Formats: sequence, C-alpha cells, structure tokens
Amino acid sequence: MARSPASRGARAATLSDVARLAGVSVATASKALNGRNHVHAQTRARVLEAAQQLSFSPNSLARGLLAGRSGTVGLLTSDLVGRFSLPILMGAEDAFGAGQVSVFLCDARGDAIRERHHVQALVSRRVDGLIVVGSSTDPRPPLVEGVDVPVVYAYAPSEDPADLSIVPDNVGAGRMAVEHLIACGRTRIAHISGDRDYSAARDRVVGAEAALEAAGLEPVGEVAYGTWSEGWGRAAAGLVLDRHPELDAILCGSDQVARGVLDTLRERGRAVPEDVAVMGFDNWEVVATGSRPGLTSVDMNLEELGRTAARAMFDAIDNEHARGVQTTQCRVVIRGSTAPVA
Amino acid sequence: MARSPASRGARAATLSDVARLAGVSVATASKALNGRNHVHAQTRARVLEAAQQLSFSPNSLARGLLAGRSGTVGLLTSDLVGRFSLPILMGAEDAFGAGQVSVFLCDARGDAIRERHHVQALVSRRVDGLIVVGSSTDPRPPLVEGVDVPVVYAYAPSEDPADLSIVPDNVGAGRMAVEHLIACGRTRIAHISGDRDYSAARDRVVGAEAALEAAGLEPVGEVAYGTWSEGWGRAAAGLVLDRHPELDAILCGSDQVARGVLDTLRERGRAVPEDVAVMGFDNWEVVATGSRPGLTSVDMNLEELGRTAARAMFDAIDNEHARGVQTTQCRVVIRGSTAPVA
DNA sequence: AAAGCGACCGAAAACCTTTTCGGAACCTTC
DNA sequence: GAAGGTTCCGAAAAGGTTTTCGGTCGCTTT
Repeated sequence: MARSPASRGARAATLSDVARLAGVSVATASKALNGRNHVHAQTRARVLEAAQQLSFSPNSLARGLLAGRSGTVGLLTSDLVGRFSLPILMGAEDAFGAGQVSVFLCDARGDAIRERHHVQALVSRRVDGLIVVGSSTDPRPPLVEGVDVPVVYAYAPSEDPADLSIVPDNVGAGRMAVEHLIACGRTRIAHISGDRDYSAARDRVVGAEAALEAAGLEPVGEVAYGTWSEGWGRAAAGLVLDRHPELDAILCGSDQVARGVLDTLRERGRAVPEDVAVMGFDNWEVVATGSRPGLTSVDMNLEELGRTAARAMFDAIDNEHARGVQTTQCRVVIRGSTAPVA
Repeated sequence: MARSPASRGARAATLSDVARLAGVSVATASKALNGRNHVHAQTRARVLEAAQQLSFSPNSLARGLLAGRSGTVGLLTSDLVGRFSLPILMGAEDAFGAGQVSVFLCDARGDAIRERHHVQALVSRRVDGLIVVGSSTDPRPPLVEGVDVPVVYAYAPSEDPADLSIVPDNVGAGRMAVEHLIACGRTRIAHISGDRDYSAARDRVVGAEAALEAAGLEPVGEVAYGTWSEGWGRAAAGLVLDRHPELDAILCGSDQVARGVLDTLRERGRAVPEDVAVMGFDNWEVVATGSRPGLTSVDMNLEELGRTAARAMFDAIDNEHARGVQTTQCRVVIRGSTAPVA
C-alpha cells in the first residue's frame, strides 16, 4: 500500500494540524472548510491550501458524534446469494451513495440469531436508518429489538402493518403479462407457474386470471404449480401440451420455467412465437437473452424498488414517515418469444 | 417503526444514564460493562441491570474516535451487477461479520470519478482497511489517492506489484479441467473459449494446454475464441463438429458457452456424456444444474477468495502485510456431462 | 477625537466512551 | 491502636469536530 507522502506514518492530519499550518484557530479552520461565512476570503484560501497540503480529511466519527447522526444506513439482507436482493441493494446503494450517506451491508444468511447480532451492531454504530431486504415476497416478522431508527422493509413486507414495506406489484405483473399476450392476439393461454408456497407465484396467478376475465377469456386448463426450475418447465409443458394441444400461449411463473417450456416446445416441433407465444417473469437478463428465441419477460423493476426504499428512508429520517405496504410498478420487456399472430 | 419503550423519543441512552441509574460513576459503568476487573460483583450486576433496563448500546462512534480505529472496512466494487463480485463480497462479509467488523459497501459502477468519491468518503469514515473488488481478472490501476489504510485487491489484481492482490487461479483451473477429462478417458479434446480480451479466458487456455502437453496429447483444432454467450457456444460447436467430428470432449470457456454447446450437440444427435463429454467454468449453479445433463464445471471458489481477502486484510491491519499476487485454488464439480468412457 | 458599527477571529463547550491514576474504605497483623 | 495491604471506585483527560458567543480590530460618522 502506498502511504501518502504528507502523512508520516502515524496518524492522519487533524483539523488542529490544518489550523496550525494556516496560522488560525480550529474554529476558523472549520468555518473556512465548511464554507460558512464570517471568514475573510484570504484566510479561507490559506486554510484550504493548508488542508490540501496535509491531505486533510475530516473525521466523520467525530462529526457524527457531535451531530448525533452518523450519515450511515444499514442494509440488512436475509439472503444475499439469492438474485433478488442484489438489484434492490444496487438501487438503494445508488440512491444513498449519490448523497453523503454510506451503506453498511449485512447478510443474515436467513438466520434469526445472526440477524439480531447484526441489528445490534448497526444500532451501536448509530445508523440513521435501516432497510431490511427479504429473500421472497412473503411477509416476515418485524425486527423485535428496541430499534430506535426508521426501518423500511423491501421485497418481503413486515407482518406488522404499522411498518413501512415496499414490495413489487406481482398482481399487476400477472395482469400485464396476460394483457400483453392478449394484445398479441392470443386467446388460448395456459399458465405454468412456480412454487405454490410463494406468494409471488400466487399473486401473479391472481393478476393473470383477473386480466383473462376482464377480456372475457377462459383459462386453458388449471394453473400448474411446481417448482421454479427448468426441469419443472420441461415436464409441465409436456403435460399441458398433451391435454390442451390447442393452446397458443404459455405464461410461465419465472424465466427459468420458461426456458424449460421452450425446450419442450422445440422438441415437439411447435414454433415459437408463430405457433405458441411464451412469457416469463423476472427478466433475468442472462436467462432471457440466452434462449432461442429471446424470452419476453416481466421485469419486476427491483432496482427501482431499492431506490424507492432508499427515498422512503430519507423521508423517514427527517419527517415523520409513512406506513403500510407500497408496491412498485413492473414492466414488460418484449423479445422474440411473443409476437402478434400472423 | 416501533420505538423502544425505554427511550422516550429523543436520544439513545448513554453511559452516563446507565451510571446514574446504577448509582456509580461512568468509569465504573464502563469497566463493568466491558468485563474489566476491579469491579465488585454486586456493583457489576447493578450496572448490567441498569444497562439492560435502558437498552443501552455503546456508541461505536465515540469508541472509535478514542481508539483511533473504527472497526469498519470498505468494500469497493467496480461492478456489483456482475455475478462475480457477489460471492466474493459474501465471503468477505462472512469473514468480517463473524468478528466485530462492519462493512461499508460501495459500488463505483465502473466509473473512476465515482470510485474516487467513494474512496474519499471511506477515508473520511476512518475505515481500518479497504478491499477493492474488480469485475474481471484483468489488472486494474491502483487507487491513487493518499489512502493511508491497508488495501487488498480481489479478483482484479492491482497493476502495482507492490500491492497485495488475491485472484483466482485460472491457469490451475484450466489444468484441472483437462486433467478431469483425461481421467475420464477422453483424448480428443476441443476447446471453445470465451472472449480473447479477457485474461481469464487466456489463462484457462494456458493451463489446459499445459495439461494436454503433460499427458502427451495434441489439442483438437485451434482454441475457438468468441464471446461469453450461449449463442457463441451454439455457433462454435457447429463449426468445431464439422471440422473435427472425431472429438470426444469439448472444454468450454464458461458455463454459458457450455449451455450453447450442449444445445448444438443434442440437435446433432451426439450423446452427452457417452459420445462427447462437456465441461464449463464458473460453476454457475442455476445454469449448470438447469441443463440436460447437469454440467460438470470448475468452481472458482470465489467465496473462499473473498474470505482470503478478508483475512489478508486482518493481517494487514495489525502486522505489516504481504505484497504481490496470490492465487486461490479452484475445484472441479462433477455432474452428468462428463463420465468415463464405457 | 470619541463613539459606533461591522467584519473577522478565537476560546470553550459539547458529543460519548475508555483508561489511567489517585484516593477511599476496609481488613489484617503486630 | 497504628502500619500496611487489598479492594474497589471516581475524577479527569483524551480523541476530533462543530457551534456559540464574546472579543478585537479597523473603519466611518459626527
């Protein structure tokens, strides 16, 4: 590591050092550096020069101690490895990082003990707020400890309706998907979903069925619940095609399921999108673009969700804050697997 | 948000509050809470009771100010969205989180300006160390600013050999892959790599060719460089099969490329693994397990890399620290796409 | 020339914890 | 009863910054 030439090993330059070098008091140095008035222009220049020379960097710990706020927030995920946390985290980091706020990242690994430990550490560090990111959209118990800072729950809502939670609009996503298929002229739409235990799967089904009903259409067969895997998509597509060969679209619970469905369709010689249109959810870039044809998918806008959570956090820090569950919009990303009927 | 019942709105309990409630001085309260001796057992109990009652949480800012170290480290990624940063970050967070260290996460989005800004902020927060995570294994310029804390570069090494860098052993990975194929009895091994501009691709090729030579085997055709995509895998597999129909194994530059190769092999009626064995790199779980058959792959052990970087950071914080580029081991994960010849 | 006023600067307190060192209280022993 | 030792507790300083308030200096006005 390269040590800065200015600092001779031991400790970083302090405001006193700057003041001494500039020949003023610490008070004046502070005012000069922070752009407060009542400082002569020439004096200010001397201070800035001295600070530059010592590569002075104000100690945020001392500043935070005095101000009573640290300028930091905690981001507590329960499952970082899952791919849903990451974009949320990016959005939040984006919104905070643009300001003066730094982000503590903690991953609880789905362990409640670990979570408590992390919360305790964050409280001790006097974070100004806390964003709790869940690993699925199913509700989770609120943080129990005496947390004295604003908390925003993202992705997974808190079970306590008095808390503020930001979640993706899965019902709306299901609706948008079906509306897109209908707009493509499809009328015989089957639905191969994911794991029934996930509210995300059920909510998307609710939205899809509502859109079908609104259009006066009947679903083709029952919704097939299974797992979130490609294997399930392959197997389920076989079953559905056997029973309902007349279908002209398959809505899939996730992009992975859709990949499996595409596999089976190709094996059976059903052309996509001419014969059958296919859609997925999540818009998982690498999965959706790697398939043949590219997969139309509903993007859950998770990065926007993260930004929204961060903004809600800002609001909660100074003003009094909102409560309840808020949803964020999704959007359809059209690729080759859906197209208007000829 | 639920406010703790103990804190009546305004500010968190301080050590003075605890001391007052326990009827002792702050000095004694501090000693009691930190388990120092020279405190009567009964007095200690009174203090602990008081702290509990006020849900006291020591102010890490004040503690850090006094101790001269904050107990935090910065994790600076250049591309969080890429899937390589995440496991490294998890490993590091794991290693740090187990101790008393909290982690600041910053994403520079590949922007040098943004990176400087984040470094400045981290220095101001008096982090005890810094891990810089790159987005590819190609060397990157070192942090220029007068950073007065230990820096460890992970994944992407620093261009300055005086810095400490931890990178995955791509050469070893290539070697291990070919050794596995040879152990399966394959002798006519083709190599479809990824983007030639990435040192990861070139290093893997180096290792693979070394292993072939060590076994007295000739490569089948030239190494095919292209992109890291499924599409490239599909196309390249077609070309290679046309020219070298005798091959009995294809080593692929990444799991995504391997997925494409598998596609083409199936279309051409070549059985995997009986006829042709296929391997990838990265062991990207969802890609490698979703394919038919499951994809044998070389895991780069990125989480371990993150942990190693964190440990190196610890060493650098107290002792004087190491320099140069260190590599971490990879490992072969065997699935259905490779098997001994019958 | 005295008074008044504005512009600029500095001393000191505050934030909260840890550590050092001196002092008080109590007990033992001669 | 005094000397000495042990055990426990408290005063105070340190760490770096910001803010408040009082003070100094020079200039203007009458």
